[in-house]
Amino acid sequence: MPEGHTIFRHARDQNDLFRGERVRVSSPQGRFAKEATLLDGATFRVAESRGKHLFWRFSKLPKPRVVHIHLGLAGRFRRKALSSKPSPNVRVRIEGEDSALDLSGPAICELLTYPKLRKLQARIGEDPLDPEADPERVWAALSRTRRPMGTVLLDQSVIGGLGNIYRAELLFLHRIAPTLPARELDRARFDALWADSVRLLEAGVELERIVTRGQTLEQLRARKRGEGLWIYKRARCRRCKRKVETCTLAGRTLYYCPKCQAS
DNA sequence: TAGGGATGGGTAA
DNA sequence: TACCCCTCCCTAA
Repeated sequence: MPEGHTIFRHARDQNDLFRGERVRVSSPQGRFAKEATLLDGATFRVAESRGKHLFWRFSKLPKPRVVHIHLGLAGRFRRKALSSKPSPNVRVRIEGEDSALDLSGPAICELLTYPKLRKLQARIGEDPLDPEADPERVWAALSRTRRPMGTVLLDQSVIGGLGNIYRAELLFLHRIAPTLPARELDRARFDALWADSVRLLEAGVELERIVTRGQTLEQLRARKRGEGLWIYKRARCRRCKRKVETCTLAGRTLYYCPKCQAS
């Protein structure tokens, strides 16, 4: 489930769980065992998200290091009771005073030095969930490329955090043809698109699922399961009832309505 | 019960 | 662009 809203939510929840606590860190699966030994017993300082990346900072480590996690497609966090036995494929278990958290199947779980962290963060684009995000940088990037909008929206070095569902839904909501060269998008449409990225990702954080049909949070919340999306994985367009088309852009299947998204 | 796709992305070519 | 990794979950048989 991991688009940016999921990662943001994990960071928030993990801060509630562990911030300021001394934690036990282990790697039942073994692939993070050496790193876990270094972290075990340290104080959990903060979890931060940026795009689809998650970072854990600790106090008083022998060497300054940050844990970098990327869930990829299969990665998952599960809250567990302290007394529970982790399943053998758990890459990292972290235990605080009251509860445990298990991470399984991440694409990335590593200890980074600060120079490497900075280098990585420089590659992550503006995150709509970050209050400091600068849409001017996104606008500038769009303005200088002919790459199609369907490609650019998934480019994590331009916007950090949008995944395949939000891509399809945002293009549909703003009636943007997936193949429209980014630099042909006018400023008013871009502003509306960015504002909606912020609004819908924020809603995703609160609702813990992606819902795009509705204006207010309450309208979005009221959508039943299976009713929350406009176009992603649908057979027919909810607006004009025509057959939904698919194409592959940025290596992933994009769903779109050729009639409603004509320009 | 086996197989394949998936809300991802790095790397090699 | 193709391939690979990681795990879960749904579908088809």
